[in-house]
Amino acid sequence: MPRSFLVKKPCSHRIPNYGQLLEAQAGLVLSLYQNEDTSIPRQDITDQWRTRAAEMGHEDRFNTTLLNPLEIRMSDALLIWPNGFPLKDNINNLNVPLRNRTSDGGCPTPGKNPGSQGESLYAPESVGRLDFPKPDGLFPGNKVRNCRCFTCPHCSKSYSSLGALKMHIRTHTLPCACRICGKAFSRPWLLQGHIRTHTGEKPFSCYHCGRGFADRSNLRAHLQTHSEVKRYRCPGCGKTFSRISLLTKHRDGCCCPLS
DNA sequence: CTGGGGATGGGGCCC
DNA sequence: CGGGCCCCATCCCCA
Repeated sequence: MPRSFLVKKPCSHRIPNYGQLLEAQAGLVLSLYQNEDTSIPRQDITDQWRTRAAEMGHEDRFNTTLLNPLEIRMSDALLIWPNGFPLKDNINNLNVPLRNRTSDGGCPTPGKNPGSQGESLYAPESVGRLDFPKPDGLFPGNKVRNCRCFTCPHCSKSYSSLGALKMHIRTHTLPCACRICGKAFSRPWLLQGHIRTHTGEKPFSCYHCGRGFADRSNLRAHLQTHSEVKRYRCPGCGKTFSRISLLTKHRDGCCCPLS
């Protein structure tokens, strides 16, 4: 008999409107975002940005010297400058030295700069990346700019590679949506697991009892129930538990509290 | 209250 | 570099 909790309560807060999110976050970059899988020549960037700056009333502040003679994938630009490319006077107003780095060469946690006249720039990361990166991902002519620190504009988490940052940003944009219920996920395999909740598919079977599971992790947890000695042992009393959460509950109690 | 199953999130690794 | 997968963790809910 199916357990009633299979009819889960709606979790609307977990279903993002990522289209809206993208529009809100992308800002100036959005107008070029349709070219995300291509490289855009510098002149095209310059022209489009001049147009876009004019549309937003910033034409007099637009300075083409900020646009290096390099190309950049728009998807990368969106990650680095989610609120748009920094305009010249924004950069000047940031007033954060490039050498303002952590002792290990990393980048400090970004924040909104009070001197940026309300513009949503991410400092000091954006300051360290005023130049477009070369195709090899390195920044030209400045060792400080070679600093591998990519910070999520949504939550300020930092990663050592752009790939890792892109992976993380998917947890905000949730690009994989279920065709059946519309729920969105960060990765395709998460969506696959979710779809099994609709189809009832259970490809993972317990070799002890034959019970099927839709998720390998849940099968692994289930296998613990067949074991005499559970995986997680209380160092205080020696009692074992199938899950770390159960051990934690146990130690949170009066028996063997955490020291 | 405890134990267990379902569902999901997220970092890391491998190809 | 990106996709797929693994593993761990966590939350929710029910028996």
